[in-house]
Amino acid sequence: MSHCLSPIIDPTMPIMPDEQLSDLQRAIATKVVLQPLEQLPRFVVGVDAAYAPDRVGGGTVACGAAVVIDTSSFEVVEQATATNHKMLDYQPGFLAFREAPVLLEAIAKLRRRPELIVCDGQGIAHPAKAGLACHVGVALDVPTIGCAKNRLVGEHETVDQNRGDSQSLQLTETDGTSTSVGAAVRTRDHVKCVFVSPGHMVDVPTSVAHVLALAPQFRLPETTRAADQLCRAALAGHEGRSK
DNA sequence: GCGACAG
DNA sequence: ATCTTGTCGC
Repeated sequence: MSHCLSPIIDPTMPIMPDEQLSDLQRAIATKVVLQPLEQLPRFVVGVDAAYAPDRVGGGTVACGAAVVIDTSSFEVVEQATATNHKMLDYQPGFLAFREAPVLLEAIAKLRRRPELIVCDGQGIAHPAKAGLACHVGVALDVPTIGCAKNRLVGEHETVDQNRGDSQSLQLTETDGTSTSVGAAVRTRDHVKCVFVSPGHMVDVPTSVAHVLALAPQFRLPETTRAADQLCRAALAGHEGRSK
C-alpha cells in the first residue's frame, strides 16, 4: 500500500548515517547534467511541502504539492498533492531526503509529464552539489531549477537593488578553486534576493532567466507560490485525522 | 570554542 | 518548516 515512488530514498527506511547520505548525494551529483534550457516551456511545474505535528502518530505529517502553471497566463492548469508521515528530521544539507519523496509522489500524480520543475530549495548550490532540485531532476530525468529563499553555501558580491540584478554564487572547492553554482537574483526592486541554482538539465544563466520570467510580480516564482498555497491548504485538510 | 546552516 | 497580531504601506 504505502509504496514509495522515490527511487532515491524511502522515508520509512531505517535511519541512515550522514556519511551514507553524503555518499548518495555525491552519486546524484555525478548524474547532474548542466546545459542550457533555452526555451521556457509553456507549462512549468512548481513543487513545495508543508509540515504539521501528527496528532495521532505523534510525529510529523508532510504534505507535498505539485502544480502546473501555464506561463502564458500564470494560471494553475493542473495540481496534485501527496502526504507521508515518517520522514527524517531536517538537517541543513540533507533537506532532499526529508522532502523529495513526498514531492515525487505528488509529481507522479500529474497527468502530464513535466518539462521543467521549479523547486523550493537549492540545486547545485549545495555542499555536495546535490540539493533538492538535483534529487528531483535526476530521479525523474527532467529539467529542474532550485529557487531558494535563503542561501546555503557560496559567496556573492553585493547585488544591485533593481529587479533583474544578480551576482553569481561562487563555491570554493576543496582544492581551492572557485566555481559558479548559481546566482543571487533580485526579482523585485529593493527586495531580498532569491538564490537560484540549476537542478538538472539547465545551466546557471538559463535558470536565472527562467526564474525571472516566472516571477514577474512577486519575489518568488508563481510556481512556488501556487505550490506553497496548495500544500498548506491540503495539509489543513489532512488535519484532525490521520492514516 | 564560536558561528553558519535550503525547508 | 512552524509558532503568531498588529501594523505600515501601496
